[in-house]
Amino acid sequence: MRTAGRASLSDVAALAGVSVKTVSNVVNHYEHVSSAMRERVQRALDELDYRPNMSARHLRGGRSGLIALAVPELDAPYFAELCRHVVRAAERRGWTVLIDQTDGMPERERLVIAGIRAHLIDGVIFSPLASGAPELAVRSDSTPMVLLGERVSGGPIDHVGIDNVAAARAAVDHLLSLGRVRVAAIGKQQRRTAVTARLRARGYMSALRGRGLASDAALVMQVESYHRSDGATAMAALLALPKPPDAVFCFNDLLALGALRTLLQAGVRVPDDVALIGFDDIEESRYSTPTLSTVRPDKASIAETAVALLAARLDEGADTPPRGVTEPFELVPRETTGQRADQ
Amino acid sequence: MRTAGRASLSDVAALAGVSVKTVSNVVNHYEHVSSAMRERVQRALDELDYRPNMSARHLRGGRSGLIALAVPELDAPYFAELCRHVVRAAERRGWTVLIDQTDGMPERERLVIAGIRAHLIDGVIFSPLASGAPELAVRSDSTPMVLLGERVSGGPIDHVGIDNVAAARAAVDHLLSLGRVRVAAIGKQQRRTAVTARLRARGYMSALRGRGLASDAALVMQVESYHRSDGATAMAALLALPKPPDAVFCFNDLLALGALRTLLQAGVRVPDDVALIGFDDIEESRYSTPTLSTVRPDKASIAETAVALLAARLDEGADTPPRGVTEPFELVPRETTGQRADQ
DNA sequence: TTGAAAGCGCTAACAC
DNA sequence: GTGTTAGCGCTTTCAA
Repeated sequence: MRTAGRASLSDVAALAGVSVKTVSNVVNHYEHVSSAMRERVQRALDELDYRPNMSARHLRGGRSGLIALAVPELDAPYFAELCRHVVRAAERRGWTVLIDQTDGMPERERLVIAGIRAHLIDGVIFSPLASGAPELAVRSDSTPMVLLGERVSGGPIDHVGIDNVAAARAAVDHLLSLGRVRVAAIGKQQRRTAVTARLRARGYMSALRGRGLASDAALVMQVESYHRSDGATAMAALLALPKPPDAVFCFNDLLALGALRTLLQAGVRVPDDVALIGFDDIEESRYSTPTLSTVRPDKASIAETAVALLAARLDEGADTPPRGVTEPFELVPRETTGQRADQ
Repeated sequence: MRTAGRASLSDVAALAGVSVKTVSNVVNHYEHVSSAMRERVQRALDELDYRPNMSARHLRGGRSGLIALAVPELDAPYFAELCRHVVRAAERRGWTVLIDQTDGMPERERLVIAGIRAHLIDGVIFSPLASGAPELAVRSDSTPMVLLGERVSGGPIDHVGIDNVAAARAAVDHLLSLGRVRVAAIGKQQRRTAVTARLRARGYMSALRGRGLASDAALVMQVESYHRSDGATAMAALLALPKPPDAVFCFNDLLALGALRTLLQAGVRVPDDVALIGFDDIEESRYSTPTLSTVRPDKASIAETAVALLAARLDEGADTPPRGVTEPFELVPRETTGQRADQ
């Protein structure tokens, strides 16, 4: 066999003794080709191991078949799991996913918004951390974008997310339903752009209010980021309080798993002394001891919807108004809130 | 501002009143351009918000600036962490990473080997699960490939890995040094292509032999895959043995964390009754209770080397002999083997 | 039903 | 130092 994958349409055409157009017709399954001709061309295609040159196709046709997934960190389990689903969903539509890792850095996110990959990707699915409405509103690049998370008023940007207030309220209400009265929260953020944190904090407050409980500012812990280490540190601070909490709502599972480590190491019994609930339902939460109660957003749906929105936007252009989809969530009680059965 | 990112070189040239070549020179930082001209062109570039068309560039120059990372699962923490490093390493060389997720399925891996992305990517970093030497040897596609894992004799394929036998031996010897005498292993695989599993099993045997211990086939557990659930199931079987082990070496951290869950749930004390060690040093292992002892391959080095090998191969072509790089590993003792201090 | 030719945006070779 | 032109591989008119 010759050097594989290096043959062009005209090479194939030459071998088959036909025109380039005819080969192209066969490759693209154009209907009006005689079966004799189709067979003859196919033989030549096989012999030369022809593969279409995607760049040429893109240059001509305008679509690359590539979409970007721009997330803070690929190795944060939530994003890793989401990425898996996005890759699969994209695949079903013939798209390939390339990765932009922002680390939540403003400058990196700015590049994503500015369309650093214009002319390479057909669209981008973006999970911002350091960017909010102002940054997104001034976007001049016209590459279709789907936002993961909260709606950004202004720009014509589609988005998909969940009802964070309701989900957080459900989590905290679950803790309260166990009879806990000093419920702490870990995950508050200072940054203007931390919309999700703000909504979850609001859900937390709302649940307390719903049961007629006063909120205690000392029980609301601020964190730098959403890693296990942040949760561990915040939990240590809570334990050092004159009156420590009897339950903790963490704004994601990673924070909760870090908090759990601190609790167990300090000899605190979970859930007997302190109940715990997280957010995201990453796989890891099913295997900690005790297993972690959490809130489960439907990641597969989120991914599928994001890709679908991109596809729709690509078909319709920028004229139709921006769409927003709210995906469902589910409360998942496990051992850290006293559940017995495995899940 | 006009529709952003839609201007071509000739648009810019027209606006600036110069030739296409001159604009190209400025864009590509060609030296011999008068600074007056450079400034004039730059103004036009800015005004039209010019972005180079990557596909055109690729079509012309032959390189796409894209590499593929083909791994079984993005959401397995080891691969998620590795992917993070690969994206960063690629970025430093001006490459963008696209993801192929094989799920370890033979057919999907076959496509990767056959070069499903020929003419799109400059190279591919491939972590095979279901493919071995025979599958790789018949590879006809000429896209540079770097294999993650063991060497495949035959094909001119570069690879980067670690000394799995030595690493496994170190892990098991660590268990033996604690005075354990019935050391089990979880992670053996039936599949012909499971080279890594075979090497780790060999290291396990070698460590036993090194201390003059006989191996017990009943203590070597086979698993379907390397997830937490497999580890949990295998551990349950080990506990059901007439003479359960007093230590367990798991072929990766996920298996170990699943095993840990089973042990703790069964009321077995870790490490007092059963010591445990894993492999990979995923972040999660630092936060389980007790924290998980493990073997740490240098993922950042592995990623950097893989990308560097790709770059070198791209420069040299297929003529130079295939290279293999063995990256270092490190034993990381933690609480599951009686370590006190935090790590 | 098949062929010829133009052109997508870019770079490299060559001219001025 | 700057301009002209050919051509990368493909699809899309338009002709035959």
